[in-house]
Amino acid sequence: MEITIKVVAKKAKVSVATVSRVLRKNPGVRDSTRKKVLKTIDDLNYEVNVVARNLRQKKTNSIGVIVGNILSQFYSTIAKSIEDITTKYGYNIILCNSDFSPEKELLHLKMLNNNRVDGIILTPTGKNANYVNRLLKSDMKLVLLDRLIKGVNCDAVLVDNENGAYQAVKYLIRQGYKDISIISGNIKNINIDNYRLKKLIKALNNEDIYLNTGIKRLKGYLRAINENDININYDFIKFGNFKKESGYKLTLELLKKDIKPQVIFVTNIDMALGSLLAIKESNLKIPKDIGFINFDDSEWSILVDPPVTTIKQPVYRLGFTAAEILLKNIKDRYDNKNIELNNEPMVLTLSTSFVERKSSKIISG
Amino acid sequence: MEITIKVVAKKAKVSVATVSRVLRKNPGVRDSTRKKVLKTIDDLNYEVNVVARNLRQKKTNSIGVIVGNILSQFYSTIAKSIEDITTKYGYNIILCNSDFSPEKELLHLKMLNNNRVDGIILTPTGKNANYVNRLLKSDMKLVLLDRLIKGVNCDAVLVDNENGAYQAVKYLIRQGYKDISIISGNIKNINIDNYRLKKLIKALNNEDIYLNTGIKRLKGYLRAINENDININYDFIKFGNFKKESGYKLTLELLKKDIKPQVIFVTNIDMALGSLLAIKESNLKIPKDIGFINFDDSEWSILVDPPVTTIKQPVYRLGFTAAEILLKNIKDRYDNKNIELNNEPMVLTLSTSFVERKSSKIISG
DNA sequence: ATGAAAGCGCTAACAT
DNA sequence: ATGTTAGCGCTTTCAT
Repeated sequence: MEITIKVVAKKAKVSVATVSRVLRKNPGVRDSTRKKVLKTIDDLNYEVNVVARNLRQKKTNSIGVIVGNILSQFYSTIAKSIEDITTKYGYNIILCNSDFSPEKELLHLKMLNNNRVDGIILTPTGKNANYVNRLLKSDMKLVLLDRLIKGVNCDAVLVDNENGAYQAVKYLIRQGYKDISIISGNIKNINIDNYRLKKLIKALNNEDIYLNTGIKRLKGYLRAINENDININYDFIKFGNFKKESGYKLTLELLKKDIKPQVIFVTNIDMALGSLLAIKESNLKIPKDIGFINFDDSEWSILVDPPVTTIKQPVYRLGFTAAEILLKNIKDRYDNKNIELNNEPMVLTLSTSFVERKSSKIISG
Repeated sequence: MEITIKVVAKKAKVSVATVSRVLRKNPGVRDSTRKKVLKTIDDLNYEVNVVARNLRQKKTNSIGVIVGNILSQFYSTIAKSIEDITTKYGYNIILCNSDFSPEKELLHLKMLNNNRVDGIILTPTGKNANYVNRLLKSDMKLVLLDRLIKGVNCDAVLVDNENGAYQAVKYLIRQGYKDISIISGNIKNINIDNYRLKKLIKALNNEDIYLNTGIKRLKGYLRAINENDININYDFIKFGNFKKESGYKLTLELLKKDIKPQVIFVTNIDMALGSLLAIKESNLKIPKDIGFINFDDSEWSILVDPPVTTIKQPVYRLGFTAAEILLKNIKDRYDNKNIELNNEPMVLTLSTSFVERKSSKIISG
């Protein structure tokens, strides 16, 4: 049988209300009474039933976190940064993997809402605008991470993917590179011909802010190329699915061409792994035979021969900032601070940093 | 105002019980009624309050997972494997990082218990035997992962660390290596002199099963050494704290010695990273100048020059198996199956696999 | 400072 | 097949 507040009250010869006051460290309790109650609690090994408390208080002290896939360094760092700060404030996190599937994302969102979490941090697939809007209208606190959702007006914390890519490619051009290949990425594998590629590139300026991570990086690449009057070689623009295998496959394709690129810019870490493997298997030396640069710094980037130049994302700060905003929003709700005040959602964009190493130096001769 | 089952009932002109039946897909509802209720639910955007349901059903459909640190590949893989299977059965997971601190672990255990999770999967620090026993006595379902707790009788899923290390070292000896160094690990950094090291080694056979991961691997190392009548060189036995920096520092120490080891066996991936960096900075070539082998396979092990021989843990299966056992235990409780039956806890030990690559081949001449 | 009692939103036993 | 109602364990308002 469960030991409830009632059992404690009876044993301590006080009312349940008094026990409840002691539990919540409510001041209006005589010291001797408090001690008596605490002793009883200890004797009985009583532990409060938070489920009941949550129901009564209409607050669960828990927040939901939906990430793409916790297996990747990017998302596990985000999860950790969120946990670090929320734990400090007494919140626990319910962690979900969307596996980049809109259907799974929707199920998780519903589950979190049904569990009445106090807030949600979501790295969105981009496909559940309707449901997310419904959540927002019902006053669920929500912060988007890394990506926006078209048609959703909501606080968000992003990375400046376009500028990160732009700076990297500009650096390559300054190094003297001309034939610069990009392995861009999209969650769903794009198999695109040159005609459609040109059309895509033309459309890149519309609805800018809702472009996804991979396309943003492509846009930065193109901006640097165009600014320097280099002709776009459409054969050097590839699309992977952000996974290792696609980086491997696409790199082999690039290396098979008659006109090879001088340098490859891979737009995330997993594809970079595959790409480096392909280069290694092709017996090419970096940077002598081919240059290399990739998005996402990693612990092993420095271990590769030679160490790899990367564009480093502020991953920890990304999650941390999102959590801070969420906690503030939650607090404001309980303080009734948000009445008709903050109509405009806050969208923060954090900068990347460029980590120059030896994989991207042109070797003359 | 929250839309409750009561509001739905009134609008649909049925009782709350009927709505509840529809929600739970209870069969005893006429089809026309069900449709009417579902329509109302949809019209009102009603979503069940799981907090209330949990209170009533004394079941939360959530399980707690406490890992050391989600940032490491090992623990994030475990978290993912648990999520994969529990999601399938309708459970959500509350994820906690102990950061290897017994105090944090205890707080998280209490939080999970207070939230009345249906079960807990714990990678224990080993220090909270009393509280864990209290949980078990109160019929909390709990499965230990990767380590046991002294004084706790509980289902567990382990890795055969000793044999993994034993096989690796035996392999090295067969390769012709004699001066084999080990960088062992312990969560708290051990600074140990030779006298205490000898004492520790002598004590290794007592209370075998409660030895922690690092010590188990050391034990396997020693067994292989002893079986082959190689003299133990106590200077070749080092203790790190499983983190990159200690691997780096200890490797530099080893390489500074007059008599250097021929090969270094590093007992986890993070220390291996540091160790490889130290070797690289010392301008030594693997395996010509020094051999290398480490516990934990990684995606980048194959990318290093040369690819690194590793002892691979069945990480995904570790978490998966623990989750399966936990779910079965939870199910059995609701089926009242465990009445005086399974007194003996189930302790599974999964085998490692040896991945031979080029970092551990002695080069003659 | 303490107690009595209502009620959070739901399920399940029982009644019809 | 559907409805009525007690009660899960707690907090909180209102008395005292």
